[in-house]
Amino acid sequence: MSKMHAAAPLTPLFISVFRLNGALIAAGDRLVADLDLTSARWQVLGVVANVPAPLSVASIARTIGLTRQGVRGVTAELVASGLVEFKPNPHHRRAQLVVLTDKGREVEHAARRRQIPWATALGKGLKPRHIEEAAMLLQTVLARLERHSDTQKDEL
Amino acid sequence: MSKMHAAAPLTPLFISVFRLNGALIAAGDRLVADLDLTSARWQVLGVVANVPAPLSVASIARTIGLTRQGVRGVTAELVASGLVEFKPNPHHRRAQLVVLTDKGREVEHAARRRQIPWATALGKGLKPRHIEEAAMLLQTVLARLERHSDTQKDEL
DNA sequence: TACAGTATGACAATATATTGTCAATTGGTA
DNA sequence: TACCAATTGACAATATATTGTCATACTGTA
Repeated sequence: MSKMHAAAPLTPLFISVFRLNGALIAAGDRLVADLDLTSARWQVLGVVANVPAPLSVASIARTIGLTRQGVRGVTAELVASGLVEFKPNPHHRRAQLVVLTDKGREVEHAARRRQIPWATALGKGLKPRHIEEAAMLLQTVLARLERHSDTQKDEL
Repeated sequence: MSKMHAAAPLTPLFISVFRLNGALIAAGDRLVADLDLTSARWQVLGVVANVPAPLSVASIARTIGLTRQGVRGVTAELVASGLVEFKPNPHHRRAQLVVLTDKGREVEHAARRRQIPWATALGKGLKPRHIEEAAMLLQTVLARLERHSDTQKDEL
Protein backbone atom coordinates (compact mmCIF):
# COMPACT_ATOMS: atom_id res chain seq x y z
CA MET A 1 0.00 0.00 0.00
CA SER A 2 3.04 2.25 0.13
CA LYS A 3 3.13 5.24 -2.19
CA MET A 4 6.92 5.01 -2.30
CA HIS A 5 8.34 4.19 -5.70
CA ALA A 6 11.27 1.84 -5.43
CA ALA A 7 14.34 3.38 -7.05
CA ALA A 8 16.15 1.30 -9.62
CA PRO A 9 19.16 -0.59 -8.27
CA LEU A 10 21.48 1.50 -10.44
CA THR A 11 20.44 4.81 -8.90
CA PRO A 12 22.78 4.74 -5.89
CA LEU A 13 25.60 3.65 -8.17
CA PHE A 14 24.98 6.65 -10.42
CA ILE A 15 25.05 9.02 -7.47
CA SER A 16 28.40 7.58 -6.47
CA VAL A 17 29.66 8.06 -10.01
CA PHE A 18 28.72 11.75 -9.94
CA ARG A 19 30.45 12.36 -6.65
CA LEU A 20 33.51 10.29 -7.45
CA ASN A 21 33.88 12.09 -10.77
CA GLY A 22 33.99 15.44 -9.01
CA ALA A 23 36.34 14.25 -6.30
CA LEU A 24 38.72 12.70 -8.82
CA ILE A 25 38.88 15.86 -10.90
CA ALA A 26 39.57 17.92 -7.79
CA ALA A 27 42.26 15.50 -6.60
CA GLY A 28 43.86 15.41 -10.03
CA ASP A 29 43.93 19.19 -10.18
CA ARG A 30 45.80 19.30 -6.89
CA LEU A 31 48.14 16.48 -7.87
CA VAL A 32 49.53 18.18 -10.96
CA ALA A 33 48.85 21.86 -10.33
CA ASP A 34 52.53 22.79 -10.05
CA LEU A 35 53.24 21.16 -13.43
CA ASP A 36 51.02 23.74 -15.13
CA LEU A 37 48.46 20.99 -15.64
CA THR A 38 44.83 20.47 -14.72
CA SER A 39 42.79 17.27 -14.83
CA ALA A 40 41.38 18.23 -18.21
CA ARG A 41 44.75 19.05 -19.75
CA TRP A 42 46.35 16.00 -18.16
CA GLN A 43 43.72 13.74 -19.66
CA VAL A 44 44.37 14.96 -23.19
CA LEU A 45 48.12 14.95 -22.66
CA GLY A 46 47.91 11.37 -21.45
CA VAL A 47 46.15 10.23 -24.60
CA VAL A 48 48.66 11.98 -26.83
CA ALA A 49 51.51 10.41 -24.87
CA ASN A 50 50.23 6.86 -24.77
CA VAL A 51 48.64 6.30 -28.13
CA PRO A 52 50.58 4.11 -30.60
CA ALA A 53 50.20 6.53 -33.51
CA PRO A 54 49.44 10.29 -33.45
CA LEU A 55 45.79 11.29 -33.50
CA SER A 56 43.83 14.30 -34.70
CA VAL A 57 41.79 16.40 -32.27
CA ALA A 58 38.57 14.68 -33.33
CA SER A 59 40.14 11.25 -32.83
CA ILE A 60 41.32 12.20 -29.36
CA ALA A 61 37.80 13.36 -28.54
CA ARG A 62 36.35 10.02 -29.57
CA THR A 63 39.01 8.21 -27.55
CA ILE A 64 38.13 9.92 -24.30
CA GLY A 65 34.42 10.41 -24.89
CA LEU A 66 34.34 14.20 -25.05
CA THR A 67 33.26 16.45 -27.90
CA ARG A 68 35.64 17.67 -30.58
CA GLN A 69 35.13 21.21 -29.33
CA GLY A 70 36.12 20.53 -25.77
CA VAL A 71 39.26 18.71 -26.78
CA ARG A 72 40.01 21.40 -29.32
CA GLY A 73 40.13 24.06 -26.60
CA VAL A 74 42.25 22.01 -24.22
CA THR A 75 44.64 21.11 -27.03
CA ALA A 76 45.03 24.78 -27.90
CA GLU A 77 46.07 25.42 -24.31
CA LEU A 78 48.57 22.59 -24.42
CA VAL A 79 50.03 24.06 -27.61
CA ALA A 80 50.23 27.46 -25.95
CA SER A 81 52.07 25.86 -23.02
CA GLY A 82 54.46 24.13 -25.37
CA LEU A 83 53.49 20.61 -24.30
CA VAL A 84 52.15 19.41 -27.65
CA GLU A 85 52.33 20.62 -31.24
CA PHE A 86 50.57 20.02 -34.54
CA LYS A 87 52.17 17.95 -37.24
CA PRO A 88 50.92 17.86 -40.84
CA ASN A 89 48.74 14.87 -41.59
CA PRO A 90 49.62 13.33 -44.97
CA HIS A 91 46.16 11.76 -45.18
CA HIS A 92 44.13 14.85 -44.32
CA ARG A 93 45.23 18.44 -44.79
CA ARG A 94 42.66 19.78 -42.33
CA ALA A 95 42.99 17.26 -39.49
CA GLN A 96 46.51 17.81 -38.26
CA LEU A 97 48.06 15.33 -35.83
CA VAL A 98 48.80 16.18 -32.21
CA VAL A 99 52.25 15.11 -31.02
CA LEU A 100 54.24 15.63 -27.81
CA THR A 101 57.07 18.10 -27.55
CA ASP A 102 60.11 17.19 -25.46
CA LYS A 103 58.72 19.31 -22.69
CA GLY A 104 55.36 17.60 -23.00
CA ARG A 105 57.04 14.21 -22.67
CA GLU A 106 58.81 15.30 -19.51
CA VAL A 107 55.68 16.76 -17.94
CA GLU A 108 53.63 13.71 -18.76
CA HIS A 109 56.24 11.45 -17.21
CA ALA A 110 56.34 13.59 -14.10
CA ALA A 111 52.55 13.44 -13.80
CA ARG A 112 52.52 9.68 -14.27
CA ARG A 113 55.23 9.19 -11.67
CA ARG A 114 52.94 10.89 -9.18
CA GLN A 115 49.72 9.29 -10.31
CA ILE A 116 50.81 5.69 -9.94
CA PRO A 117 51.71 5.68 -6.23
CA TRP A 118 48.76 7.99 -5.53
CA ALA A 119 46.28 5.63 -7.16
CA THR A 120 47.99 2.60 -5.63
CA ALA A 121 47.63 4.03 -2.15
CA LEU A 122 44.03 4.89 -2.87
CA GLY A 123 43.30 1.28 -3.75
CA LYS A 124 45.20 -0.26 -0.87
CA GLY A 125 43.36 -3.22 0.61
CA LEU A 126 40.88 -3.41 -2.26
CA LYS A 127 40.89 -6.70 -4.11
CA PRO A 128 41.95 -6.29 -7.75
CA ARG A 129 39.22 -8.66 -8.79
CA HIS A 130 36.57 -6.48 -7.18
CA ILE A 131 37.99 -3.41 -8.85
CA GLU A 132 37.92 -5.13 -12.23
CA GLU A 133 34.37 -6.31 -11.72
CA ALA A 134 33.25 -2.80 -10.85
CA ALA A 135 35.01 -1.38 -13.90
CA MET A 136 33.38 -3.99 -16.11
CA LEU A 137 29.97 -3.16 -14.74
CA LEU A 138 30.47 0.53 -15.47
CA GLN A 139 31.66 -0.36 -18.96
CA THR A 140 28.53 -2.39 -19.57
CA VAL A 141 26.25 0.44 -18.53
CA LEU A 142 28.31 2.93 -20.50
CA ALA A 143 28.07 0.81 -23.63
CA ARG A 144 24.30 0.61 -23.28
CA LEU A 145 24.03 4.35 -22.79
CA GLU A 146 26.21 5.19 -25.77
CA ARG A 147 24.50 2.68 -28.01
CA HIS A 148 21.14 4.15 -27.14
CA SER A 149 22.30 7.73 -27.68
CA ASP A 150 23.65 6.74 -31.08
CA THR A 151 20.12 6.12 -32.19
CA GLN A 152 19.16 9.64 -31.22
CA LYS A 153 22.06 11.87 -32.11
CA ASP A 154 24.94 11.85 -34.56
CA GLU A 155 27.59 13.49 -32.50
CA LEU A 156 28.68 12.36 -29.07
CA MET B 1 63.81 -4.99 -17.26
CA SER B 2 60.79 -3.32 -18.83
CA LYS B 3 60.58 0.44 -18.68
CA MET B 4 56.80 0.23 -18.61
CA HIS B 5 55.28 1.44 -15.37
CA ALA B 6 52.34 -0.70 -14.36
CA ALA B 7 49.26 1.44 -13.93
CA ALA B 8 47.42 1.11 -10.65
CA PRO B 9 44.42 -1.24 -10.75
CA LEU B 10 42.09 1.68 -10.10
CA THR B 11 43.12 3.59 -13.22
CA PRO B 12 40.78 1.85 -15.69
CA LEU B 13 37.96 2.19 -13.17
CA PHE B 14 38.55 5.93 -12.96
CA ILE B 15 38.48 6.28 -16.72
CA SER B 16 35.13 4.50 -16.76
CA VAL B 17 33.87 6.85 -14.07
CA PHE B 18 34.77 9.90 -16.16
CA ARG B 19 33.05 8.57 -19.24
CA LEU B 20 30.00 7.27 -17.43
CA ASN B 21 29.60 10.60 -15.66
CA GLY B 22 29.48 12.42 -18.97
CA ALA B 23 27.15 9.89 -20.56
CA LEU B 24 24.77 9.98 -17.61
CA ILE B 25 24.58 13.77 -17.62
CA ALA B 26 23.88 13.76 -21.35
CA ALA B 27 21.23 11.06 -21.00
CA GLY B 28 19.61 12.88 -18.08
CA ASP B 29 19.51 16.11 -20.06
CA ARG B 30 17.66 14.37 -22.85
CA LEU B 31 15.33 12.55 -20.48
CA VAL B 32 13.92 15.68 -18.84
CA ALA B 33 14.59 18.40 -21.40
CA ASP B 34 10.92 18.99 -22.17
CA LEU B 35 10.19 19.49 -18.44
CA ASP B 36 12.39 22.61 -18.48
CA LEU B 37 14.96 20.60 -16.51
CA THR B 38 18.60 19.67 -16.97
CA SER B 39 20.65 17.08 -15.12
CA ALA B 40 22.04 19.77 -12.83
CA ARG B 41 18.67 21.27 -12.01
CA TRP B 42 17.10 17.86 -11.65
CA GLN B 43 19.73 16.81 -9.15
CA VAL B 44 19.07 19.80 -6.89
CA LEU B 45 15.32 19.47 -7.32
CA GLY B 46 15.56 15.83 -6.36
CA VAL B 47 17.32 16.63 -3.11
CA VAL B 48 14.78 19.31 -2.22
CA ALA B 49 11.96 16.90 -2.98
CA ASN B 50 13.25 13.89 -1.11
CA VAL B 51 14.83 15.29 2.00
CA PRO B 52 12.89 14.81 5.27
CA ALA B 53 13.25 18.46 6.35
CA PRO B 54 13.98 21.57 4.23
CA LEU B 55 17.64 22.44 3.72
CA SER B 56 19.59 25.62 3.05
CA VAL B 57 21.61 26.02 -0.14
CA ALA B 58 24.82 25.18 1.71
CA SER B 59 23.29 22.04 3.18
CA ILE B 60 22.11 20.91 -0.23
CA ALA B 61 25.62 21.44 -1.55
CA ARG B 62 27.10 19.24 1.16
CA THR B 63 24.45 16.61 0.48
CA ILE B 64 25.34 16.24 -3.18
CA GLY B 65 29.05 17.00 -2.96
CA LEU B 66 29.09 20.25 -4.92
CA THR B 67 30.15 23.70 -3.78
CA ARG B 68 27.76 26.19 -2.23
CA GLN B 69 28.24 28.44 -5.20
CA GLY B 70 27.29 25.91 -7.82
CA VAL B 71 24.14 24.93 -5.97
CA ARG B 72 23.38 28.58 -5.35
CA GLY B 73 23.25 29.28 -9.06
CA VAL B 74 21.15 26.25 -9.92
CA THR B 75 18.76 27.04 -7.08
CA ALA B 76 18.34 30.57 -8.40
CA GLU B 77 17.33 29.10 -11.74
CA LEU B 78 14.84 26.80 -10.08
CA VAL B 79 13.36 29.78 -8.26
CA ALA B 80 13.15 31.70 -11.52
CA SER B 81 11.35 28.74 -13.07
CA GLY B 82 8.94 28.58 -10.17
CA LEU B 83 9.92 25.06 -9.10
CA VAL B 84 11.26 25.94 -5.65
CA GLU B 85 11.07 28.93 -3.35
CA PHE B 86 12.82 30.26 -0.27
CA LYS B 87 11.21 30.03 3.12
CA PRO B 88 12.47 31.96 6.17
CA ASN B 89 14.66 29.88 8.44
CA PRO B 90 13.76 30.46 12.10
CA HIS B 91 17.22 29.31 13.15
CA HIS B 92 19.25 31.39 10.72
CA ARG B 93 18.13 34.64 9.10
CA ARG B 94 20.68 34.37 6.31
CA ALA B 95 20.39 30.71 5.37
CA GLN B 96 16.86 30.47 4.06
CA LEU B 97 15.32 27.08 3.41
CA VAL B 98 14.60 25.77 -0.08
CA VAL B 99 11.16 24.22 -0.47
CA LEU B 100 9.20 22.85 -3.41
CA THR B 101 6.35 24.76 -5.01
CA ASP B 102 3.33 22.85 -6.23
CA LYS B 103 4.71 23.08 -9.74
CA GLY B 104 8.07 21.82 -8.52
CA ARG B 105 6.41 18.83 -6.92
CA GLU B 106 4.64 17.97 -10.14
CA VAL B 107 7.75 18.33 -12.26
CA GLU B 108 9.83 16.25 -9.87
CA HIS B 109 7.24 13.50 -9.91
CA ALA B 110 7.14 13.55 -13.69
CA ALA B 111 10.93 13.28 -13.86
CA ARG B 112 10.99 10.41 -11.39
CA ARG B 113 8.29 8.55 -13.26
CA ARG B 114 10.56 8.60 -16.28
CA GLN B 115 13.80 7.91 -14.46
CA ILE B 116 12.73 4.70 -12.75
CA PRO B 117 11.84 2.64 -15.84
CA TRP B 118 14.77 4.17 -17.71
CA ALA B 119 17.27 3.12 -15.05
CA THR B 120 15.58 -0.23 -14.63
CA ALA B 121 15.92 -0.99 -18.32
CA LEU B 122 19.53 0.14 -18.23
CA GLY B 123 20.29 -2.37 -15.48
CA LYS B 124 18.40 -5.26 -17.01
CA GLY B 125 20.29 -8.51 -16.63
CA LEU B 126 22.75 -7.10 -14.12
CA LYS B 127 22.74 -8.79 -10.75
CA PRO B 128 21.69 -6.44 -7.97
CA ARG B 129 24.44 -7.83 -5.77
CA HIS B 130 27.07 -6.88 -8.34
CA ILE B 131 25.63 -3.40 -8.64
CA GLU B 132 25.69 -2.96 -4.89
CA GLU B 133 29.26 -4.19 -4.67
CA ALA B 134 30.35 -1.76 -7.34
CA ALA B 135 28.58 1.11 -5.58
CA MET B 136 30.23 0.17 -2.30
CA LEU B 137 33.64 0.13 -3.91
CA LEU B 138 33.10 3.59 -5.35
CA GLN B 139 31.91 4.77 -1.95
CA THR B 140 35.07 3.44 -0.32
CA VAL B 141 37.33 5.24 -2.77
CA LEU B 142 35.23 8.39 -2.48
CA ALA B 143 35.47 8.36 1.31
CA ARG B 144 39.25 8.04 1.11
CA LEU B 145 39.49 10.88 -1.38
CA GLU B 146 37.30 13.20 0.66
CA ARG B 147 39.03 12.39 3.92
CA HIS B 148 42.37 13.16 2.36
CA SER B 149 41.17 16.41 0.84
CA ASP B 150 39.80 17.44 4.23
CA THR B 151 43.34 17.59 5.52
CA GLN B 152 44.25 20.00 2.74
CA LYS B 153 41.34 22.33 2.27
CA ASP B 154 38.47 23.68 4.31
CA GLU B 155 35.79 23.83 1.68
CA LEU B 156 34.71 20.99 -0.50
C1' DT C 1 28.64 41.21 27.35
C1' DA C 2 32.49 41.13 24.09
C1' DC C 3 35.10 38.72 21.03
C1' DA C 4 36.95 35.10 18.01
C1' DG C 5 35.95 31.49 14.92
C1' DT C 6 32.85 29.48 11.68
C1' DA C 7 29.00 29.23 8.37
C1' DT C 8 26.42 31.40 4.85
C1' DG C 9 25.00 33.88 0.78
C1' DA C 10 26.39 37.38 -2.78
C1' DC C 11 29.41 38.57 -6.40
C1' DA C 12 33.19 38.12 -9.78
C1' DA C 13 36.49 35.62 -12.47
C1' DT C 14 37.82 31.50 -14.51
C1' DA C 15 37.84 26.59 -16.18
C1' DT C 16 35.36 22.98 -18.34
C1' DA C 17 32.18 21.18 -21.58
C1' DT C 18 28.16 21.15 -24.66
C1' DT C 19 25.36 22.68 -28.61
C1' DG C 20 24.80 25.01 -32.89
C1' DT C 21 26.63 26.82 -37.13
C1' DC C 22 29.80 27.26 -40.89
C1' DA C 23 33.42 26.45 -44.43
C1' DA C 24 37.02 23.33 -45.91
C1' DT C 25 38.44 18.65 -46.78
C1' DT C 26 37.84 13.96 -47.95
C1' DG C 27 35.81 9.85 -49.97
C1' DG C 28 32.41 7.51 -52.54
C1' DT C 29 29.31 7.34 -56.47
C1' DA C 30 26.55 8.42 -60.47
C1' DT D 1 34.13 14.51 -63.96
C1' DA D 2 30.42 16.28 -60.96
C1' DC D 3 27.90 15.74 -57.02
C1' DC D 4 26.65 14.31 -52.28
C1' DA D 5 27.40 12.75 -47.62
C1' DA D 6 30.42 12.57 -43.75
C1' DT D 7 34.39 14.40 -41.21
C1' DT D 8 36.95 18.09 -39.40
C1' DG D 9 38.40 22.44 -37.39
C1' DA D 10 36.95 27.26 -36.34
C1' DC D 11 33.91 30.30 -33.99
C1' DA D 12 30.14 31.78 -30.89
C1' DA D 13 26.85 31.14 -27.27
C1' DT D 14 25.53 28.85 -23.27
C1' DA D 15 25.53 25.65 -19.17
C1' DT D 16 28.02 23.83 -15.37
C1' DA D 17 31.20 24.14 -11.67
C1' DT D 18 35.24 25.84 -9.11
C1' DT D 19 38.00 29.33 -6.62
C1' DG D 20 38.53 33.62 -4.32
C1' DT D 21 36.72 37.51 -1.79
C1' DC D 22 33.58 39.92 1.06
C1' DA D 23 29.91 41.26 4.41
C1' DT D 24 26.51 39.22 7.28
C1' DA D 25 24.86 35.93 10.67
C1' DC D 26 25.47 32.55 14.07
C1' DT D 27 28.07 29.92 17.99
C1' DG D 28 30.82 29.23 21.76
C1' DT D 29 33.74 31.09 25.23
C1' DA D 30 36.21 34.22 28.12
